[in-house]
Amino acid sequence: MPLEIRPSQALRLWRQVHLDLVRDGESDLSARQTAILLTIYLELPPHTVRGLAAQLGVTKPVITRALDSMGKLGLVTRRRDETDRRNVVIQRTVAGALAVERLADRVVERAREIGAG
Amino acid sequence: MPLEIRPSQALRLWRQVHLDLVRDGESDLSARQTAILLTIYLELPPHTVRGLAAQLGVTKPVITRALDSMGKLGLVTRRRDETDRRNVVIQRTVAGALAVERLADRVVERAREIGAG
DNA sequence: CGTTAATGATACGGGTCCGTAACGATCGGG
DNA sequence: CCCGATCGTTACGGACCCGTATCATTAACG
Repeated sequence: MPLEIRPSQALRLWRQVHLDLVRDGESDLSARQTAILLTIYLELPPHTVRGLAAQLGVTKPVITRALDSMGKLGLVTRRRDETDRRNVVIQRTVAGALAVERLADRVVERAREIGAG
Repeated sequence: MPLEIRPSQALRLWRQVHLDLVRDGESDLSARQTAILLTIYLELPPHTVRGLAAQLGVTKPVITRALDSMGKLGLVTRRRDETDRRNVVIQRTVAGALAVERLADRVVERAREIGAG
């Protein structure tokens, strides 16, 4: 069941949601951080630094730094994997889940407003 | 004719497109720059620094700097308004139009791939 | 053991962006 | 004319992020 959307609608949706994010000061998250956050909350755990780096096609320091800043915002947490203490398992948080949910609602709401364009 | 999309679909769409942008190295554009670019290409001209700043709810230097960097990328151009030489009119470019079009196609394509989630 | 491999974190130099404040150029009204 | 208002830009200090290279810790294996 494909989701049908026309190019002009896609652009208006993209613009409106980005405008919302900017206006609400929630543009703290870069494109990379957004991709990381949504991967953590949409894909099945466990998530590791290396795994995320591979999925995004970026280097490990990028993930480490993104987790640092998102951790400061309370969106994710890190915990050492006790079975293999080299690994770090990235965990979800309530605040992170709420932020993701809010983003989803934003997109849904803006999509609803977009008529035939 | 509202565009119907469920929260889980919205999130998968948002993630996939952001993943594409990151992987293709097109994440040069921040959320602010994206909002500015799409406003220029979707809303009726003429566009001014002050007008864009008001629409985005940011200060004028933010717009000036964004136009600087997007200008370097060839996505927009600036021209002095000869009728009131205080104003600067932001103009579209072929490269910018292509970039916007590419983004639209990306969103449309990813939306099509998203089934019932 | 000791050696190799793998993981995530850190150091460094460079670039970009931010917000506030100030600036030069231009217009308009008295 | 001139003075205030408006426009876009620039200066400054600080924060963040990048990519590369390197590090400490831990695991795996001979």
